[in-house]
Amino acid sequence: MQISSRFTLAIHIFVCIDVFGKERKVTSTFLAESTNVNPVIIRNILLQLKAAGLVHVARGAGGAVIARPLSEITLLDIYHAVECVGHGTLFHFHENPNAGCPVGRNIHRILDDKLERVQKAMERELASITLEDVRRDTEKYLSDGAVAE
Amino acid sequence: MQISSRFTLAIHIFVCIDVFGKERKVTSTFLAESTNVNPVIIRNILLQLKAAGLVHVARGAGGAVIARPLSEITLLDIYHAVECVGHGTLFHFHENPNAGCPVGRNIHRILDDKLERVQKAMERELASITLEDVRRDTEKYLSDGAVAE
DNA sequence: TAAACTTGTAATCATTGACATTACATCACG
DNA sequence: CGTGATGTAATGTCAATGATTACAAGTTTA
Repeated sequence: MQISSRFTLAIHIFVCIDVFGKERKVTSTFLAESTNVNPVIIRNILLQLKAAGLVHVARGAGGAVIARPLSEITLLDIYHAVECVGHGTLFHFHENPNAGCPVGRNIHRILDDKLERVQKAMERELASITLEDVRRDTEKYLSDGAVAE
Repeated sequence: MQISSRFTLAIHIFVCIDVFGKERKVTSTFLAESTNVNPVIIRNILLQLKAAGLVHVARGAGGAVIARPLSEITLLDIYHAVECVGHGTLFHFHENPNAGCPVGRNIHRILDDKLERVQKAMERELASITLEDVRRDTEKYLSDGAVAE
């Protein structure tokens, strides 16, 4: 199973706000066009990012703005804001191992720390990448694109 | 979204084969009881582990055995064997970003390397844990369990 | 103030994948 | 040959994703 596209969508949203936010109002409709997903999906993601304190979204007035300096928002922040993952665990454990079997009774004790190590490794890498890193590459590719066109 | 329980199930299977394989024949029915999942699910996972060369399963005769020394099977081997993840990517990207938008046109170039870094970090950690590590902890907890009971 | 636009949110639907379950053909072995 | 095991297909259920429609409520502007 894969991690939901809400995560890449959320990053896409930040890039759009950063790139277009100075020229125009960045609305859910505009973001829906850039990402090619339904505006309601965008609004729900914006709500989650708002709840996490990563963006400001004004009702009525419209338009989303980024709430903190890009260097202070990591991909892990976004991941946590957007992933409504059950129990916060990356790995889905089979629910009812047989307590009557010595292995079934102990499998959680045996595996939990190892699964957590893996999850932490992933989260550490996510935390090491900031939106400032993303912005740098955005600039690079957008200027290339402008030349090419 | 979480990673399928097929992964933890597969590890559970290896632990069972290791613990019980000397005393009895480890069949899909036996494994189904220890894990508390349907025997057909177990058989399908065994088929994938077999295809990856990690276990031997005999048709008719029955019973599964581990094909390599425990120290030569990593959690990454098992993960790869069992995860039928689409395209081999951990993160699901929104499918059709708008090529008419400078951001939509470049979002893959901007993000792909970062997502890959994260996935690689996770895979590196999976690769650092072997079934020998799992066996060590299994012994520890199983003997504790025996005393406790 | 009225019209136009936007967000917040509920309700519904289609699709997909996980996992369960039944059934049965095939094979090995006592 | 009968018993028990695997290989595999077919079906069903359930949960999550994402699409879509609809509309109330708020802001801005003409």
